[in-house]
Amino acid sequence: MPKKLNKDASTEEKIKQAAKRLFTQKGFAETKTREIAEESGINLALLNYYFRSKQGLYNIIMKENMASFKQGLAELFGDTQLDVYQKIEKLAHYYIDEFITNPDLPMFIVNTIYMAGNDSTILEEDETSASRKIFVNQIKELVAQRKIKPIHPAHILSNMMGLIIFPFVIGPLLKKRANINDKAFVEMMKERKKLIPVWIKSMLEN
Amino acid sequence: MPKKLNKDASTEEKIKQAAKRLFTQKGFAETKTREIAEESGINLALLNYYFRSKQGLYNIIMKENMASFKQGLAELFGDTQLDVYQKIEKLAHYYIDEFITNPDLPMFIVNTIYMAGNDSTILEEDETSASRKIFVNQIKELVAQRKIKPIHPAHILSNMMGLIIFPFVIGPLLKKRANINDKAFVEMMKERKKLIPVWIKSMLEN
DNA sequence: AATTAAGTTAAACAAATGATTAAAAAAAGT
DNA sequence: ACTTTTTTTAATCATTTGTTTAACTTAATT
Repeated sequence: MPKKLNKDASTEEKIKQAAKRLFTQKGFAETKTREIAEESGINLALLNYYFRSKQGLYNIIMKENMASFKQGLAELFGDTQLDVYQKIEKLAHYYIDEFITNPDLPMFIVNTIYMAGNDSTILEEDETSASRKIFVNQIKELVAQRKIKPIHPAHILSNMMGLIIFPFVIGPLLKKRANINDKAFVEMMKERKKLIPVWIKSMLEN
Repeated sequence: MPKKLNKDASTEEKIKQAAKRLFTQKGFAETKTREIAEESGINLALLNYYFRSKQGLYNIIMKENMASFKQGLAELFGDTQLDVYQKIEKLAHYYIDEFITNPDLPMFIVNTIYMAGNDSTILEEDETSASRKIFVNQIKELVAQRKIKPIHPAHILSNMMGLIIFPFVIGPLLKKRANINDKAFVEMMKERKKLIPVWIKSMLEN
C-alpha cells in the first residue's frame, strides 16, 4: 500500500497560494477556477482533485485568512496582565503590520463580515468570544471608576477596528486623491500604530 | 413620429430599483441578470432592451450610488462659512442618516473605492476635489495656528470616514457578537452623529 | 520487474449566464 | 381604422464556468 507523498511540496500548495491571492483580492464569485489554474500553472482538474470544489477551496482559504486575522486576538484580549490601553496599542501594532504585509486581507475580512449578514454560519461563537468579554469588562470597569466617559463598548470596538482597518480599504482613494504613493502610504500606516492608541485614549478620557 | 413615452413609469424604473438593491447588496459578479429580472418581475430581455447590457445597468447604478454618496459633499467641504468642526458635525449627521436609510450603500462604496485600485477610471478628479482642498487647507491652517496637533490631513480624512462608514460595514458582527438588535443598532448609529464630532475634536486638540 | 496507487492531462459535459432574435402585444400617431 | 412605433414575450444562441471522465504518466510498494 503506497503512502501519501509530496506532502510538503508543490501542486496543492501552488493552488492554495494562487487561490488565496485571487479570492482575497476579488472575492468568491469573481474568481474563476480557470483563473486559479492558470495563475498557479496547474491543470484545471487538479483543483477538484485536491479540493473537491471551488467552494471547498474557498472555505479553506477563508479559514486561513480568518485564522490569520484572529491569531493572537484571543490571547491578547484575554490577557489579564494588560490594561485596556496596552491592549489597544498591541492590537494596532500587530494588525497594522499584518495588513502592510498582506494588503488585501482587510478587504477580505470586511467582505466576510458583511456577507455574514446574509449567509450566517461564519460568525459563530469562537475562542475569541470569551476573551473579548474580558476586554469589554475592563472597559466597563473603567467607566464605573469614572476614568473614562460612559460609552457602549461596541463603540470602542467599532472605532478601534475602523481606525485600524479602514485606511487599508480606502487605500486607493488616499493614493489617488491625496497624492500619496505606495511608500508614503506604508509610512502613514506605520505612523498610525502610534497614533491610534493616543487617539482612542483622547476619545475615551474624561 | 411617436414621441418617447412612459418616461416616468414602470418597467425601466422597476429594473433599476431591483438592480440597485441587488448590486448594492451583492456586487456585480454575484448578481445575475435573471435574478434582476425575477426580482423586478420583468422579462429578461427587457434588461438588455433598456440598458444594453448588465455592465451598462451596473454603471448607472454605480453612478447613482456615488452621486448619492457625493451629494452635498462638495458644497459642504467647499463652504467657507463653516469651520472644520462644523463640517465634521454636518458630515456625520448627513451620512449617518443616509446610511441608516440605505444600509447597503456603505459596503457598495467601500467596494467601489477598493476596486478602483485595479480598475482605475472611477476615482477620477471630480467636483469634490476642489472643495476637499478647501477643507484640507482649513486643517492646515489650524495646525499652523497651533490649535491642533500637527497631522497629515489624510489621517483625519481616514478617521472621519472610518468612524462614519465602518460600523455599518461590520454591522453583522456587532449584531451577533455584541447582542445588538436592529433597532439598537440604529440607535447606536444615531448616537454616533453626536459622538463622532466630539471624538475627532478630542483627537485633534492640543 | 510487476503491481498498485497517486498525480496529471486533455477532452467533454452540464448547467448557468449574458445576450439576441423574431414574433406578438400594446400604445401612439395619423 | 390604419399605420407606425414602442414595449413585451418566449425561445434560442453562444460563452463561460464548475465539475467529471477516462486515459496517461509518474512514483511508490512488493
